Amino acid sequence: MRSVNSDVAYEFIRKRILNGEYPPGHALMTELLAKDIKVSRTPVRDALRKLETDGLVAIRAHVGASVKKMELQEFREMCDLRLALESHAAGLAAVNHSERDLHEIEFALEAMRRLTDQHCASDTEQPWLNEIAREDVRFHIAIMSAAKNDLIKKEILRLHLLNRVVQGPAKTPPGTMSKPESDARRRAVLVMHENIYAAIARSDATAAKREMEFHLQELIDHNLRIMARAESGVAVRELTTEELAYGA
Amino acid sequence: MRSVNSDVAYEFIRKRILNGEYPPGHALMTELLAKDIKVSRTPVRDALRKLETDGLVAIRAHVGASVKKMELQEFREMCDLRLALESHAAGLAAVNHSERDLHEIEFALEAMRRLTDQHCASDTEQPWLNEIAREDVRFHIAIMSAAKNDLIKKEILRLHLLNRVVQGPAKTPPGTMSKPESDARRRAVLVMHENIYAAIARSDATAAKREMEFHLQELIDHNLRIMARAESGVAVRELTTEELAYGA
DNA sequence: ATTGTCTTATGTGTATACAACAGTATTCGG
DNA sequence: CCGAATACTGTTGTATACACATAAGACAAT
Repeated sequence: MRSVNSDVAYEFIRKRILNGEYPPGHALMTELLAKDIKVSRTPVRDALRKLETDGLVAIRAHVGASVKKMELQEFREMCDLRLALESHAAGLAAVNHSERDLHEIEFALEAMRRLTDQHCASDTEQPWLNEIAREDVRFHIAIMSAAKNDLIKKEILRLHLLNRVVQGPAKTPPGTMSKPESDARRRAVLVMHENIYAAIARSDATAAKREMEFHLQELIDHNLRIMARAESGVAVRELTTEELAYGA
Repeated sequence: MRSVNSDVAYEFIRKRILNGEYPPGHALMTELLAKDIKVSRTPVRDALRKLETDGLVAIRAHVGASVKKMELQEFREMCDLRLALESHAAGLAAVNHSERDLHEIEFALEAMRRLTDQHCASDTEQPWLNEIAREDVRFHIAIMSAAKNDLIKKEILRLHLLNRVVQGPAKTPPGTMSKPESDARRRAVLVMHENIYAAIARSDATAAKREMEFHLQELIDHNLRIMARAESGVAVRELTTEELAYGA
């Protein structure tokens, strides 16, 4: 399959879910979507099926499709899955990386270092946050690519996106942390990234794995704390095209 | 979706792929399948899509579906993915297991021990092999269940099945190893299982993970050796219903 | 003989009409 | 006034007819 119309329907719906335009729980009715996309119901159904396997959509027979709403338990499991995969991949990256991969990782790290400095120096918070986040994912993706295992990489990218959707709405309500707190954490993240990079650069698989595990565990704990604190608050931001692509 | 007809089509095709009735590369034409299953093409297409996401079927636009044929490279990647997940799960099992889980694991281990003894004592090989294989997967599945992470469990079960399909046809051409060699390996596997069990029983996550990693690495190396040796040879066996279920 | 192009046929992708089901409102009996 | 059975509405699941892309085969030209 993977024909033109199925694809446009897929991209159409996917994009809106990732934007938060279709929030978790939102009903996705084939007829309505078909009218919006200007195709028939058939490719829409195909698209919904595919989105289901991406984990973005839940489908119940004779009831319909809706944007996936994740329970805390499932979120925990997903985090753990990501921890397992991404730390393993870090270990692989330490062994399998090429020079080019290493440069790519270093590049993302360097960009993040610069942005973090700018951010901590400045009083206002917002402007740099998105850019930091972008370099953050670039760093992680570069490592996945260096691991030279496309299956694992694909799976991790899937989980990254799922992560976005589930915590997109609950995204750090501004003012949850004080500026010094927030700055301290940013620097801590940077240090962890540097440790991971160092381990990979010296081809130390065990250390790379350990450092990545540590980093992600911290991240998960942080996220769970945030989620627990604020169960409400709806602040979504647009995703860049490159983030939406995820086939990079 | 997940309506009646889509499901019957899904099960129908899936079963035959897992049996080897539809060998890797075999073309799956919607019209033909629809006639066999006695439904229309629509649910057949749905089923094929789902099978594609299971990794059992490959679909190319305007060309059609066929049973997935795995390249060696991809097989390697899959093995590595399984290694990452299953060893992580073993670590989780060490921490999260209940008494009941432990009994279940021990039960499978004990059965395998008994069968291995019988097998090594006997001259003929065939009769016990299937039973040993069954208890082997029971052992592994019991550990996945004990890990208390359904997402990871589901993913691992998926990989197990994929494994079957890809190496089902290339399944150990009889007489590849001598009896003493084969017996020695069987005992070695048993020892590894016992080590894994022991580590889980004493809640030693690190050791459980390490032992599982070791076990799987050995298994992977063994399989790759077999696959390399015999690129031909078609010997398939029927799967039991419980193995086909995999939602256990 | 070989290569290139055209034709044709097979099977996919899409649209639409129809049937079946779930959830909800409504009516009837107590 | 309330509960349960029932009819209704809307949305899904299924079948089928049609449009279109791909691949294979025939034929001609070099």
